[in-house]
Order: sequence, then C-alpha cells, then structure tokens
Amino acid sequence: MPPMTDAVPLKLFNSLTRQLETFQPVHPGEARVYTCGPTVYNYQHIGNMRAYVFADVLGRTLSFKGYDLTHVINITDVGHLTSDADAGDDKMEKAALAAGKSAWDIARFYQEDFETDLARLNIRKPQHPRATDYVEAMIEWGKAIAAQHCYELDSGLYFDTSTVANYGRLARANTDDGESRIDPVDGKRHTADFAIWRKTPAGETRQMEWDSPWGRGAPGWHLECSVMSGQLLGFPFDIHTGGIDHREIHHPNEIAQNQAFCQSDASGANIWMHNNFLVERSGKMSKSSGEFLRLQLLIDKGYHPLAYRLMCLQAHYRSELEFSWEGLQAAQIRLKRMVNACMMLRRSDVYHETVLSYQTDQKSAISRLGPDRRSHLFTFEHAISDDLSTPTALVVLEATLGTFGSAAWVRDAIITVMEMDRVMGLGLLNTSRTDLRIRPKSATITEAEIESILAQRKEARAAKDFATSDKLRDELAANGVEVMDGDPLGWDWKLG
RNA sequence: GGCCCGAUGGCGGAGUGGUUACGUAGAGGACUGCAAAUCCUCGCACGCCGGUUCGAUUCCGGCUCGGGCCUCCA
Repeated sequence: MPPMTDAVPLKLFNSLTRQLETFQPVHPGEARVYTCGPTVYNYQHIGNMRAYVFADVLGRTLSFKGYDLTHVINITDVGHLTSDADAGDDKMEKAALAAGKSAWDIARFYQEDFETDLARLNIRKPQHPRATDYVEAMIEWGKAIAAQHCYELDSGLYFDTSTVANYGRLARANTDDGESRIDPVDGKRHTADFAIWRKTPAGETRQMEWDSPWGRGAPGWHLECSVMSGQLLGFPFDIHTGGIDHREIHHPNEIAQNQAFCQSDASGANIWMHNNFLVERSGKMSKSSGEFLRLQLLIDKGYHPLAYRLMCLQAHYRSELEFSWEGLQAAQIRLKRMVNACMMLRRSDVYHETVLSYQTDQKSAISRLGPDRRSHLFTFEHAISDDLSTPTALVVLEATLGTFGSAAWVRDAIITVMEMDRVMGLGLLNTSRTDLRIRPKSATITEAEIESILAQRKEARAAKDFATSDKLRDELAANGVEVMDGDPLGWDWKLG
C-alpha cells in the first residue's frame, strides 16, 4: 500500500546526524523498526515503559502514514551483566539465584509481566524475539567477524573498536581513552572494546551457557540486538529506537558490529531514535534502589494505565519528563474529560452508522469531512509528522471534541477522533468512564456497599431528608468515594 | 578531568524574532437542596547579565543553577 498522505512528509530526529530527516523507507511502502527491549530479570518500571510508548507512537504514526509496519521489540533473556561490561554476574543468573528458580523460569515470568504492561498501555503487539533463541546465529556472527575484528582473552572474545571506521560517532564520543572509573579488564586493547562472547570461568557452570569456538559461555549483550535486528529486518532497516542511554554505549557497539559484519561503514539502520528519560525528583528511576515505580503500583493507587500513556504523550519524547503523582493525576483527569466527551459521541444516534461507514471505506469517510474537521486532521498530521509532536497533536484532538453539536458535527467528530486515536492509542472510543474508575488497593469499602449507601441516599433525597443524605455522602467521602449526582457515573474513587 | 543537555505560570509541558499552546490547579458564573461532576469565562511565567536587532522569551556570548553521560540502565 502506498503512503496515504504524501502531502505531509514525516520528519524524524536522527541521533546519528542530530538533525530532523525526512523518512524514506528502505523498501517502498514498508517500515521496519527495531526497538531495544527489556532484560527480563525483574519487573519493568514506568520509566522503561516510556520507551515503548514512544516506540508505539512511532509505529502507529508509520501505520497512519500508510506504511506496512514490521516492529520488533526483543527480549533480552541472557547476557546482560549487572555491572562492568566485561566481567561480573549475569542479571538473569543472579535473579534466578535470589528467587530460587531457574533462569529460564525467571525470564518467562518477567516477559509475561512485561507483555501485560504493554497491553495495558495500548501498545500494539510487536514481534518479541528472545535472545536465547538466537544463540546459534550469534555464534555464526562471531565466527564471521572474529578474524578481522576480534581478539581472544581468557574471559572471552572481544571486539576491537579500532577496526571499524568512526567508532562512537553516534555518541559523539571522543576516541581517546579518557579517564575511566572502572577497573579495566586485563588485556583489553581499548577501554571501549566489548565482549562478543563471555566464557564461563573455569570450574564454574551456568544455567544459561552454550558451546562456541571460544569456549563454553554466553553471548555478549550488544551482539543480541545486532543479530536479531539483522535476521528479522535485514540490513539496512529503517529505524532503530531505544532509550537515550543506549546512544552512548549499546548502540555504538551495535553499529560497530554491524559495520564489521556487513563489511560496510553504514550503521545498519537509516535512522536511530532515542527517547529521553522519565525522571523523578529523587533522581533517575532505578531498579537497584530497592522499591521502584511500576505500572501495577499506579493501578494499585487508583490510576488507569492509559493516564500514564497520556502523561507520556503530553511531553515530547526527546524531552525529559518529570514524574509526580500530581502530574499523573492531572493526566488522569484530562483523560476522564476526553473520554466523557467521546461517550457523548458514542451515545449519539449516528454513532454506529458512522463507525460502519468509516470501517467500510475509510478514505471516502475522511473525504466527506467538513472544512473544520478536515483542518483539524491536517493540523494533527502536521504535528505528528513533525518528529512526533504528540503534545500539539493532543491539543488538536481535544479541539475536535469541542462542544457537542449537530448530527453532522457528531459524525465528523467520530471519524476525526478515530483517525487521530490510531496514532495516540488512547482507546478513546473503546474506553468508558467506568473503565477509568480504578478501585485503589487501599479502598476500605466495596462497590456493593457503595451502591447500597447510594440507594439509601437516593431515598433520603426523595424525601427531602437532606440531613441524612449529606451524612451518607460524608460517610462515602470518608471512605475515599466521591458522589456525583449530576453525572451518569454517579460516583468515583477520589484520587491523591 | 572530559563530553553533552536543560532553565517557561502553583505543578506539568509546547512553541515562537513582534498578539506567549495546552493540561491540571486556582478565581468567577451556570447548574444543584447544598456539593461534586459537567459547561462557560478569567488571572497567572519565558533564570541572571551583556550583545545583535526597530523589536528577543526566541539568535549570540558570559554567568548562575539543575541534570545526564564517560560503568549495566528505557
């Protein structure tokens, strides 16, 4: 399928050139995207999830533009070390030891949890290759580059970063070996050299280890992404994404491997994109600091996962985003108001016929839009095509909801919202206010009890016994429940 | 020590060489028995000092403060 809208070119910020570039697919009509996925040794925190919300918006935008999308988010289930890049414990093995389970069980458990969170955030399901399924391919890759680009030490096979052109150009790193704060591995030729294969130390056995020409052991972390992206997407592919931290080490190393393997100076992907961090007053989110923020905690406190998605969308992906409960609450209230407006659309007489007409012939449904909505859609596409300017796009989306109007107004609004939500992924026409009413874990009262008290209050009000009515309302308020007489929902959990 | 970012209203967060989005909070009004929810209306900000310019929040330089990376990290 050719791109639907050639009129508005998609501009994306390429970390390699540090400039906006117009997206030009490698394969006409297709978009192939690789996103560095999680290491499944623990739960993901909400900062991790920002990267996937970003990648999802990118994927959705490419689909919106008419490209046939192939999106890969890998699962790192082996090879990721806890500290130093060349020695130390494997994260998987360490977590398994602590939990008294096998490393394989640990990986499976956290992968499932990760996928649950992706679904909760309306992140469309990409391919999830597991590193352990690609070990043979990694060994083959190692064999292909070993002679020209690697050297062997007691601890494993290392990549000589001086054997490729412009090593570290993505990071804008200086090539001199600067002052290093870690103890270098003995024998490494350059500080930046990294492991392609890590040998299991003599006399030890690991749960996850394989035989290779360089001894029994496990692949290096950087190798996984090069191999999986190359196998599943082919070099060069269109876009490689990840957190901004990967711009400094992991992606430069991937690029070096790609250069060696492809015998080319090209990086392997046309565009490298990096999302900035979600930050917290206390500093960067960290799993090593004990308790950390994960999506389930937000839900436990009464926040809907999509409120977090909206919070991410309110900021540009390249800006740091400050996390606070107050900010999350602001996003949840904003989402509720948007959903309220969309429910009015859903309740209208023309809703079903409009959805049907859109589903039957999307193009002609859009072409019949009036000038206002046509203009909104155009502005929206401009925003999203301008390096995924979701904050601006969101404002246009809200403008199109506006104040409820005529049947024609409603029809146009429904179609426009469906179009825009393909990109924003907020599920605006599939979410109800009841869905957003999340019972906090701390709630001391059941829904049935609430309904019962509300029924009593209704009677009291009918009898104009306002003293009793107010007393019941206070009782509910004391239990964290807010009564809303003029709202179809009737009541809601109080936030904050 | 080296490299690199950022500084916008109470909070979050866009954007722009000349009228500073938007959300949330706040104020006023409508509605309500009173509230809440909803709707309408309205305040409120561009770190400091220079420079360029008719004009700078926006460009340039310096300063201060904050942050990131150089070690695994989305």
